[in-house]
Amino acid sequence: MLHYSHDNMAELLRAHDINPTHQRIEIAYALFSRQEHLSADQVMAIVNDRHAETSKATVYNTLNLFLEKGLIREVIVDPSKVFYDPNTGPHHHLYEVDSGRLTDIDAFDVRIEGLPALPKGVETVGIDLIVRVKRTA
Amino acid sequence: MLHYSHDNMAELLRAHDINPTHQRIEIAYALFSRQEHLSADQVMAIVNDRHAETSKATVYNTLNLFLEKGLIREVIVDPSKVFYDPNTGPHHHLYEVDSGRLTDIDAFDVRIEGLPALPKGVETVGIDLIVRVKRTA
DNA sequence: CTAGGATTTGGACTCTGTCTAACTTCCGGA
DNA sequence: TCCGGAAGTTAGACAGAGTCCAAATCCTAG
Repeated sequence: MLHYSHDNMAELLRAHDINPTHQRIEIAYALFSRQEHLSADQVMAIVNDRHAETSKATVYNTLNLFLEKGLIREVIVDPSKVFYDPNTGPHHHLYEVDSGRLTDIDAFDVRIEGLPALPKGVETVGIDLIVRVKRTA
Repeated sequence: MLHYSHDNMAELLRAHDINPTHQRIEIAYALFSRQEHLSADQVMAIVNDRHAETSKATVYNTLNLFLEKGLIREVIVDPSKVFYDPNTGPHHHLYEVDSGRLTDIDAFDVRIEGLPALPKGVETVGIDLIVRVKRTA
């Protein structure tokens, strides 16, 4: 998908078994049109930029719904807030601790196979590799 | 250090340039004697087990001080609370999403060298690899 | 013993996120 | 077209982690 319109957001939602309402389309558009990692309050701010349209509860409901349906991914790097990542493919993250900027590490080639066998009765949900960096003084 | 006493906690703190007060020794002892990952409120509960001695503010102050001085490490896996890890050596984590249990992955052999070069003007603070698992149904 | 810096304290406060009960929207059937 | 119910949205109260601040306490050097 090369260009993001409200219309193909509706399609995207339907494809993920989500009823495409106004609010959901706006939130999906906010996340996918800019390919960034946004926190709930950033999504809130973007969606309500001109005139308030979407409540806090809906933003949280919707982000959690998208998460369940596998449309977005949660990135936990900052103790004070969760980021949401519209890129669900295999990749990892670079986190700038002083500015709070979170970016992707593409072209990713880390050998995860080195990992010891997992305990019995357990299956992997996801593997997060986070490289924390700071500006050199 | 094979055995953890309050006395060698005091030494440990001094070695890290921390003035060893009662409260700080108790908190260090809580973390190091059991080699576990504890959250601030767990530390609080342990330290105040018999009779209340240490305030919430002090627990947070102290954990942040230990962090600054490199005595412990912060593990961010759960959006609702931070865990503190007395093991600062190179190792990574296994997080059970349903129970909230956090354990170490020792014998660690993942090839981090595969990483692309970092952006200029930036240095690595730490690399966190977190394997999220859940119980198989 | 005393003064002053370091440390600790309770409590108010902030912030992210959840919950709830009421309200609105949408849609299918008569 | 009208009705009813299910799905979705809302404001605001609430919960829990963590911070802040001014006052009280604890060293320790002199």
